[in-house]
Amino acid sequence: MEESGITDLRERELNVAEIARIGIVCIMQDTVPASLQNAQEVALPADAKVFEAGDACDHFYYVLQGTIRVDLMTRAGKPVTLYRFSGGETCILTTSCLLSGDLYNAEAIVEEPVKALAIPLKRFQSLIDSSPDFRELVFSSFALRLSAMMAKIEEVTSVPIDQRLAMRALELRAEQHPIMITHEQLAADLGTAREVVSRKLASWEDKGWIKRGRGSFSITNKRRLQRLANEHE
Amino acid sequence: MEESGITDLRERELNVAEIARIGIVCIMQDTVPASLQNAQEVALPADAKVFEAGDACDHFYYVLQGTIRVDLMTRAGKPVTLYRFSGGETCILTTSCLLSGDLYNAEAIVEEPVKALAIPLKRFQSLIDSSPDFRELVFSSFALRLSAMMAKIEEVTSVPIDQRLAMRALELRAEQHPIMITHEQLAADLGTAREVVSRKLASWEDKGWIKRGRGSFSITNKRRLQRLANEHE
DNA sequence: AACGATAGAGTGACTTTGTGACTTAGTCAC
DNA sequence: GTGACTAAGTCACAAAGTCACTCTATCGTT
Repeated sequence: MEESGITDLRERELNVAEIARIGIVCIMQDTVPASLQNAQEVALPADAKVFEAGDACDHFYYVLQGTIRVDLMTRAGKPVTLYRFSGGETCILTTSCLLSGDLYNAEAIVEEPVKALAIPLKRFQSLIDSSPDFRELVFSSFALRLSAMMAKIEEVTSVPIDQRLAMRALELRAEQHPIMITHEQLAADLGTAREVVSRKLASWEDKGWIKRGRGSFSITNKRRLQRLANEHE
Repeated sequence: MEESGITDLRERELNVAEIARIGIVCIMQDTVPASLQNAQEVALPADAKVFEAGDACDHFYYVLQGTIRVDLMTRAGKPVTLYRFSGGETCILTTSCLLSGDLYNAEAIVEEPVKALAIPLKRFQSLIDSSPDFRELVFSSFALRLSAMMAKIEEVTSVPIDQRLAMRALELRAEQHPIMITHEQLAADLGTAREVVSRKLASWEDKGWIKRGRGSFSITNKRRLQRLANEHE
């Protein structure tokens, strides 16, 4: 579905850091925090790998537009999606690695083409020390993601998957319709098995709530899904 | 992942406490003329509630000794234990609330009697702005807990409960033996149901791996449990 | 000592999820 | 059109979770 240039990128395993080193465009955006002006702007196509487990972390990223998904590979060999971040957000795992000096232990994939500001480690450190604005940005991103993680733990351990699947489907519907996503990816999002997703979607189609396609589905009875998604409060 | 930290602390509890105290004093002296009396030392007995959902957050805590457990109430009405922290550590949820101004959304219970330093919000903010050491403390604590959360999500979504139960049992054994804990608490630790824990423990007793008591159990075949805990890598 | 009250645990029947081991059906690249 | 994928379906079975109890040590009272 994508052009050959993207394939080339993937084959060469370019990551944001490398791209930052190679081609640098410097753009001032007035919506961007003052502390980030003069940062290098980088662009990444859909499906590009931003980093993967084992990579060293040498740049901080502030996403201007697009979406990045962070997946953790489970010991069972299946990925779980930990979180996504997009315009105006930062990658908390990157922040964490920059601060601790650890290697990445998860991988990040571009879902929607990304423009981001890249800040080298050295500059990151000096910004942390010198700019209250920048600290505020980093800290608030930390706090936000942390509570999202807690919410995820709560969800995974206490909400039945059909309810979680309904919630996720409605989230996706808000972004695009019909919804373009595979059962596999939905399963990773929810931390469950593909078969489970397949079964639920099949039963929803039987009930006339959705219409399935290959790598996609569309919601035909939003009301019922919302009811399911909001069960018990 | 964090059991080694706990073990280390227990081995050299006094030293760490001492170091922590000196560290904090240094920070205070460097940055705040007013010095030590602003960081009040507080003591809390076992089972004390440090905070609960809905509380406002007005102090930062640095634990010198003891252990605190943070539980999140699920919408199903059962608590899940998010994490524990002890000597030399800080409560990341507190940090997060202090930074964002949000109310607590979880509760914290003292498990082993605690001594901690309490720093009021105002001072916390000025320390963040003025002390690189203090920032380092806060940030590294953030990074540590974040990766623990990620590990927890990975575990919950991909490791069978009997394996997780074995891991937890061995962790507990390193601290005390026989292990004093209810099935209920074990279930909260693992994010599962009490019945499930009861059944596993019953089957382990049948196999002669453990000996159960009321509110406690002891491991009689550590080797087998370790084998179970380490299955698949 | 006898009494509840209660916390902690046990049990059986049942449902929901997850696994393993396939098969089938679109799609793409030659 | 033929492989080679990738996405999805299926089925049987195992693991985990739920519901609705019951049982029983233990503690505080009278």
